[in-house]
Amino acid sequence: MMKEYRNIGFKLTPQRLAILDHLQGNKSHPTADEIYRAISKRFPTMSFATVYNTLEALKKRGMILEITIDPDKKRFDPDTTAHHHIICIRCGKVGDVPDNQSVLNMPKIGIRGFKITKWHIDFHGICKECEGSGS
Amino acid sequence: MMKEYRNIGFKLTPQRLAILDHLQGNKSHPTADEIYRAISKRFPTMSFATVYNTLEALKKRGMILEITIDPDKKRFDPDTTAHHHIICIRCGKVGDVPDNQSVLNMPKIGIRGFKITKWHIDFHGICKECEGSGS
DNA sequence: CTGGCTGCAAATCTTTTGCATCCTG
DNA sequence: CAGGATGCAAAAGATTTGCAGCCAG
Repeated sequence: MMKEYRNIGFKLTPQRLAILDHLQGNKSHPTADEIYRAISKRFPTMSFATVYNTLEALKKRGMILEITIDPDKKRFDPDTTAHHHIICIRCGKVGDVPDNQSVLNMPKIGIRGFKITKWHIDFHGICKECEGSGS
Repeated sequence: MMKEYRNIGFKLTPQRLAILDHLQGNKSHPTADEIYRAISKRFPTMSFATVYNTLEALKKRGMILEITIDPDKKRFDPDTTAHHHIICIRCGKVGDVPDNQSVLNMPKIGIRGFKITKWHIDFHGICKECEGSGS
């Protein structure tokens, strides 16, 4: 597994290991700032630049996805399998939506002269917690 | 038409008319900065604050949509009918994708405990111009 | 060893805000 | 007239960058 990274020209430093460890299985769709804060607790010398650099390096290599459902900041997802997202319009929490039933029967080519490479669905809704707690 | 706006508590100032005029039928999915720059040519006293305030007021009243396909900045769309978007992964241009065939047969309730209110598809691809001009 | 990575701080870019003044309805 | 809107400039956030020193491979 660490070999995987090395084979794609990704140097494994202690900082990067901490970031990878934090992202591993993380379903919270964290922002760069959330990742930085979570890690700096145990790793006080971590810097923003390293978090951003690492996220960018991972994104470039397809190891993580940058998701655009939140208009206010970039969020990252270590789950690179086909799936979509849902955001609560009250609290902003982001959840996963499986791509089962492969909802779309989209032509892979030809929409408005674009050659389509992929797509992603943003669902908007109200989560259980917010629904239960009134407006 | 101007009456429509007044009836929903939206005061029509010269600045707002210029913004509305610029957005009318605009298919470029402009950012706040693009709108500001386009208008300040002929309206030198226009300020960013007014552009942002107006976009926020229009969004709140459902007259325009804020689209999240571009991770770097907010883009706005005066077309509020059901449709989706496609962004060119090379040049960043954003196009419309009709919602015909109502591609999704999604349940309106029940995904991951969320009550779904709406959805939007981000398509990613390569536009005609970029495809033609090599890498 | 060496090129890529880190940490710091400053810079940049986008968006928001405070406030005195203005003007639409 | 009154309350909402404007313009300016400063503030606030998020993200990027320059660079000297460090360290994984």
